[in-house]
Amino acid sequence: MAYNHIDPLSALPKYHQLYKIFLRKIEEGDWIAHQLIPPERELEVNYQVSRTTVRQALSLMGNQGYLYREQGRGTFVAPPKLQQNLNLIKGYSESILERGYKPGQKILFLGYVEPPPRACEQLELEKSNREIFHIKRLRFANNKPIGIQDTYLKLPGDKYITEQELEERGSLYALLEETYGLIPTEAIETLEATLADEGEATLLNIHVGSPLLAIERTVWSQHHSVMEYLEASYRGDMYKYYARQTR
Amino acid sequence: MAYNHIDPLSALPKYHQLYKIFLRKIEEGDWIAHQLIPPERELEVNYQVSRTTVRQALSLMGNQGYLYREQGRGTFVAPPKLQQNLNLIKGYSESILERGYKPGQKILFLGYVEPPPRACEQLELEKSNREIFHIKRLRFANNKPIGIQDTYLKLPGDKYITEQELEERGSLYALLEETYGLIPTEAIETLEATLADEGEATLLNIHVGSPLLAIERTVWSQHHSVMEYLEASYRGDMYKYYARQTR
DNA sequence: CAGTGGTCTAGACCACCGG
DNA sequence: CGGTGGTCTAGACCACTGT
Repeated sequence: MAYNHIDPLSALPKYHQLYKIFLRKIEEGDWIAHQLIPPERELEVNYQVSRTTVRQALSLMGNQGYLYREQGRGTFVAPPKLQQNLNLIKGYSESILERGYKPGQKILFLGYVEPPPRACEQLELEKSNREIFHIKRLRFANNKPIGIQDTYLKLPGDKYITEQELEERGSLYALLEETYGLIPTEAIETLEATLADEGEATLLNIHVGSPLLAIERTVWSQHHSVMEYLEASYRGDMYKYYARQTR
Repeated sequence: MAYNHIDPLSALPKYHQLYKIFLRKIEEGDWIAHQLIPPERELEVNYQVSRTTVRQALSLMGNQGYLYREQGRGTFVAPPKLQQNLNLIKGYSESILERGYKPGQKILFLGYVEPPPRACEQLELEKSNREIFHIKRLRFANNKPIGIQDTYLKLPGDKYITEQELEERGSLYALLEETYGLIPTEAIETLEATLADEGEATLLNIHVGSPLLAIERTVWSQHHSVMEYLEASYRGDMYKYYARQTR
């Protein structure tokens, strides 16, 4: 891979190679917070690409919060935040790994069911009696139960996911992408605070009435059709949710 | 303003005028969900701009979730979501208004205080004994108490906000922008589920042990320095949080 | 004033999709 | 194969910043 120069023959577009070079500069402390980076016209010459291409790479950096630009002054390195890649769709395993814990799961149910009304609505199902693939899982972090997930999937055809497949991968999204070519592309989540009922308390090994973070998520695939509806409840004392907002 | 053509003399950049024209097409139902819109090379001619400019406008639309593009096929209208402008920084008043309720507030405290450690940390305050401007407010929607907010502000100089100023505007962010030229540009929020203690229960008119959505927010200004640290607790049964994620 | 990022052009070639 | 979006170029002028 490109370390410090652009490979014109690479399959990766030049602006993307440049983006990775810039990322590296920041990661390795070559560029530090609030530092002025070289002007576009200098980068253009340094890397032997057009200014448009440089700007495309810089825009990518800017959108993701790594750089900020000031007209007439220059482009600067943004101070590091808690996490730079917030608001990217991630599955449970990935987000738990990112936080430095060991993800785990116990499958409680798996198979076709009659969808509950809320799932019908979000999955845009026509007939209310149509069946949908449902997985109920208990989720762990470092072997401690953290949350309960109920996911409803719109699988192409009337496909089936086996317990073994899911156990092997661990990650549902990885499985969906490899097996069906389904890529989660957009998601909308709503969050609420609730209290654990008896069933949830037992599963999560907490008292009835403990606080839970209830998350509802609808996911669209790369074809912009709904692919998943998820309801989850996480232990209030063990799960935090992060989001980034811009103007 | 531009209705259906580009004004080359406008102060607004062409790509932005085009963006607004496209938005309008969707809002007015001229372009509907999953519909194929004209190819870039046709728009280029229709609006008498270069393809680069058309693409700049289309990218804007795409980033905000209004359009999606498929190589070799075309550009399509994205189906409408719950809210299109999620993940934009908004103050309490604005977000409550968006949901169709009447925002309100009761100021409980206002003035300089010694910041708590968590606020010190987030606001990057050097000396722990330095004073910071603090506002504690009870927040309402349709005259019902919804949440409690504790905000800590890094005001330029040792400025002061009066109760009257805040009451008049209602919106803190509007006040900060008008008075000090401070524009919230980036924010990171963390969410947790907690239980109401006695103080919170009394203020919010709920029982001790009711679920609360606890939100912590750090806000950066257009100069990319921290301007605000906010801790808030909202009634779990009356407040929902929305977020959008992309790939 | 010189230097920066912001906007815009006209044109080129590529990768991918569908008929 | 023609048509689509994706990438890239070389160059131009503007708006804003600091000196």
